[in-house]
Amino acid sequence: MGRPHQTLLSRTAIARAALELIDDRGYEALTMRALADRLGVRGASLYHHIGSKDDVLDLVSELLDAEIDHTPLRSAPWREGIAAYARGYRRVFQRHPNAIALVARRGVHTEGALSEYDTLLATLIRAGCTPALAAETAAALDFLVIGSALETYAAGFSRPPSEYRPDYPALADSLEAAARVDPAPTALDDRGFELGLRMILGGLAHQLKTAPDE
Amino acid sequence: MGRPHQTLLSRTAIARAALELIDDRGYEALTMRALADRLGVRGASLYHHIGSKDDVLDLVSELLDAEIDHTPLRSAPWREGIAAYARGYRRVFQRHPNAIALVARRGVHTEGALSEYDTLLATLIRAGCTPALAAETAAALDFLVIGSALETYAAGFSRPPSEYRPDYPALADSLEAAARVDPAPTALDDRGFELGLRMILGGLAHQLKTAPDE
DNA sequence: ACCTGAACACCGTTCAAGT
DNA sequence: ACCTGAACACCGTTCAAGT
Repeated sequence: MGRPHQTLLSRTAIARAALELIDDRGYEALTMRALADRLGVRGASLYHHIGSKDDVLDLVSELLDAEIDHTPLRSAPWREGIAAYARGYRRVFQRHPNAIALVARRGVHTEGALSEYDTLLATLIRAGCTPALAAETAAALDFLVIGSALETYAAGFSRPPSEYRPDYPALADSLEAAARVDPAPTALDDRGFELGLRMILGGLAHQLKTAPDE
Repeated sequence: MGRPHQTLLSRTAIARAALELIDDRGYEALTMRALADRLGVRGASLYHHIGSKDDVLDLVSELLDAEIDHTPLRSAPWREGIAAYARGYRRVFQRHPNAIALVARRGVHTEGALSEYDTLLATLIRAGCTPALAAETAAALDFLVIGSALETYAAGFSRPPSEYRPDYPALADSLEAAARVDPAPTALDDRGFELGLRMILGGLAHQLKTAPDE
C-alpha cells in the first residue's frame, strides 16, 4: 500500500472541494471541518496548506475568475465582443448561485482578474474611448454584472404578481406584463441585464460617434 | 429606581443597536452577545423579542430601506426624479458600508420596499414605458445601484496605478487618467455609476421618443 | 412578561504530539 | 513534511429558573 499519505492535500484541491461544497450545500455549509471531511482528512490538516478560512475564500474567488471566458474581448467588433464578455462573466455566477455571497466579501478582483480588466480597457480605448472614459465604462459594466448576479440570488418578488394588487398596482401590472413576455423566473433579471448592457454600449457608441475625443 | 426592568428591549431598539454595531465595528462584529451587551442585557434575553439572528438581519434591512428617500420620484420631470432617487438609494449604502454584506444575503426587497418599487414603476409608465419595459428598466437601475454599492466596498484596485505597469498598460493608463479627473478614492465608482445612470435613462428617453409603444 | 445562568452543539484555529 | 487529537475561545440558541 505504500506510505500512509503524502500530499493528500494541496491548495487547488482544497479550493476545488470548497467550491463543490458551496455549490452542493450552500455558502453556509462551507465549514473547515466539512471541507476537511470532503477531502478525507481532519479539520486541523487544512492549516498546513492554507492560512485561514479567508484564504480559502480567496482561492475560491480565483477559481470563479478563471471560469470567466474573456476570449470574446479579442474578437471584433468591440460592441459585440464586450457584450459577450459581460454575459459570460454573469453566467459564471448563474452557474454558482451559492457563491454569490463571496462577491460581497471582496468582489472578484483577484490577481487573475487583472489581465481581463486590462484587455477590456484596451478594447474600449481601441474603440475610441479616452482612458478615463474607458475606466468609467468598465466600472458601469461591472456594476451591472455584479448587481444582476446578486439580484438573481436575492430574487425579490417571490409572490404571484396578483397578490400585489390592489396596494401596488403599477408593480402588479409590470410583473404580469413581464411574465407574459417570458414566464421563466429569471427572465426579468436576464432582460433587465440585457437592457442595461444595450443602453451602456449603445450610449457609448453614440458618444464615440458624436464626440470621439471625450 | 422603580422595578428592575420592564421592556428594556423592543424589536426596533434591537434593530437600531444592530445597525449601530455594524456601522461602528463591522458586519462580523454583529454577534448576539455583543448586541445584547450594547443593550445592557444578556444574550439570551434577545430571544424574547426576535426569533433568530436572521430575524435581526431582516429588521436591519428594513431600517436601511426606510432610509431611502423616495420623494424625488414624485417630482417632475421623470428623468431627473428617477436619477435623484437612484442616487439617494445608493447613498444609503455609502452611509453604511459595513452593511453591504446584508444585501448579498437577501437584497433590499423587504416589505417596506414594495411601495418604493410601485412608485418607481408608476413613474416609468407615466413617462411612456409599457409595464414590461418599466420592469426591465427598474431591474437595470437596481443592478447598477446594488453593484456600485458592492464594488465600493470591495474596491478593487488598491495599489497605485503605476504598479500595474508594464504588465497591464491599459489598466495603468485608465486608472491614472481617472485619478487625474478626480483623485478621490471613490470617484471612479461615483463616475461609473453616473455614467450607467446617464446611459440607461438617456437610452430610455430616446427609445420613448422614437417608439413610444415599446 | 421578561431577564438570566448554564448548558448544548457547533465554529475557526492552535499546538504538541505522532509518522 | 504532513496528518491528528485535544484543546481554546468563541458562536447561535434553548430552557429551567428566577422576579
